[in-house]
Amino acid sequence: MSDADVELPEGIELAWGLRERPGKGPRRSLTLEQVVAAGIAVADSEGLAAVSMSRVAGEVGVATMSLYRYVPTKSDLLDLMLDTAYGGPPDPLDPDAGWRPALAHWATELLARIRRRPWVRHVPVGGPPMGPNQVRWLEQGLAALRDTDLRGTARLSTILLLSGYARTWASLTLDMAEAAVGSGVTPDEAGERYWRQLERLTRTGPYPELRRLMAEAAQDGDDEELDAEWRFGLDRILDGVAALVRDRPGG
Amino acid sequence: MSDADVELPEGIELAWGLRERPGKGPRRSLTLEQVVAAGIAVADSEGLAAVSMSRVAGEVGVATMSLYRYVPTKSDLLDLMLDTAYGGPPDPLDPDAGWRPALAHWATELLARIRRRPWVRHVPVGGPPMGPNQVRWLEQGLAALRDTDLRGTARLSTILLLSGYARTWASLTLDMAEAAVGSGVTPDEAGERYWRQLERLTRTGPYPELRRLMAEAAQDGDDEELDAEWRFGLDRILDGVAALVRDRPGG
DNA sequence: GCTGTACTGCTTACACCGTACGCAGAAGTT
DNA sequence: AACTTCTGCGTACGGTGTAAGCAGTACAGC
Repeated sequence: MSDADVELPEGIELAWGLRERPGKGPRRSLTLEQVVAAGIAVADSEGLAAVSMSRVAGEVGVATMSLYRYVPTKSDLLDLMLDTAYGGPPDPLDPDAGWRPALAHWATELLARIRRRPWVRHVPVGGPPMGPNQVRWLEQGLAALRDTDLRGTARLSTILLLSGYARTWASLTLDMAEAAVGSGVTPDEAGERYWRQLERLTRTGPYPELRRLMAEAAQDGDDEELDAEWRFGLDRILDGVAALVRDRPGG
Repeated sequence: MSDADVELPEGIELAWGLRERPGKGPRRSLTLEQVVAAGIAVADSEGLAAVSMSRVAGEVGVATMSLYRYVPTKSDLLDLMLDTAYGGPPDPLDPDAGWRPALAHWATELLARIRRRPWVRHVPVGGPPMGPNQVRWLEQGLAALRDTDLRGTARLSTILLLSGYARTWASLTLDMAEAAVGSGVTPDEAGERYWRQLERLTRTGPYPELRRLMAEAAQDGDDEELDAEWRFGLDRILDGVAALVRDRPGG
């Protein structure tokens, strides 16, 4: 075997379309894309917990076990759902605009994708990112730093930092909103409710910083304020990168 | 009901020890702490997937359903396990040393805690963080910024940014290491293996940045290099915060 | 003391899950 | 036509979380 034959997990090969069908037996009645789309449809309308093999099979009109002709395992199906739910990265901005708007665009679009399909944050991650769309996102993020003098590992760390922030931020805001729903409060009150609960818990005990923060945060908490906080963290990352790029001019 | 009675999820009240036992019936044979510790023991030795109600019950010597006298639901048990697995935040550094070492210490210790119990990254999050230890971590992180002139929401975003980075970084490195294990390769080769797989996938297709990066990353990949990459991202965040603090001197 | 009550741990039962296995039939190859 | 390989599917198995009910225990009030 040449060095070209690196062992790849079966699910990854499926995602990249590397499993060629010999076309010997009867024609398949479905495509992998249809199965994945059905899973996404269930998750979209009823949440990730509703995604069971039998539920997806029913959605697509086959028996439960037939799905295993397309997907080796449920976990692989979820991985595929995740990758196509993110979709490809957005069109890059005008490269002449510089790395900073490009990265901000990239990260903000990532946040938007998670918000559009909130269940993606609940998909258990099974290994380092290797899906085709995830790799395309990575490529696109690295490309935003093309004209800087950052070393390769530095670029990678930056992208990782940004994606981690987007996922963390999306999780927190979505968790807060969903925790508020089901208690009969409007989504606007989601944050406020969380702060009130925290205030109740920290009433006794040494939490001076938290209590000061809560007094401040009580009055504001609408969507605009939330968005401003997101942008704050984003700008801190980009400021940090900017400081480094300035420190090593003319690579 | 006064405003003191904010509805709190039962699991949260349990975590904070707010459920007082009337002491009417027979003595309980267990404590909540024992149940949680048993769950952690199972997760430590056999992974989070091995944590089932019957398994934990067996570990502690009671019947499965007896656990439900201590915990309303498995999800609550996992939340409790998570909170005690993180443990309390580390002792703060000398406050005179400034906010930057304090935050670096805080984030690095958080990373170490996740590494010590790798299963914590697989616990499905159920709502915004409200466990006692998580709140203490938050308080400690905010305290590191006490002597800066940052606004409250800015401090919160900074802490969120740091914790998100620590969790993302821990997940990636642990995922890579675990993906390599089971294929008979040493942990040192974990990163290298990942890059080789990525190289195989991106061989055909427009991935110029990734291919450049992989050529660079192929030769280095030991633990020291990994740690340097972690510190890079951390320093970028802190640089960004520093830029902001400098921009608003003497609040 | 006695009685009522609230709590204990436990057993049973249920619905559902992911998936290993084997089978009949369909579509290619020889 | 014979063989091979793949298809979709039915059955079955071991496991899951947990709702409901049950006998026994410890305390409260009388």
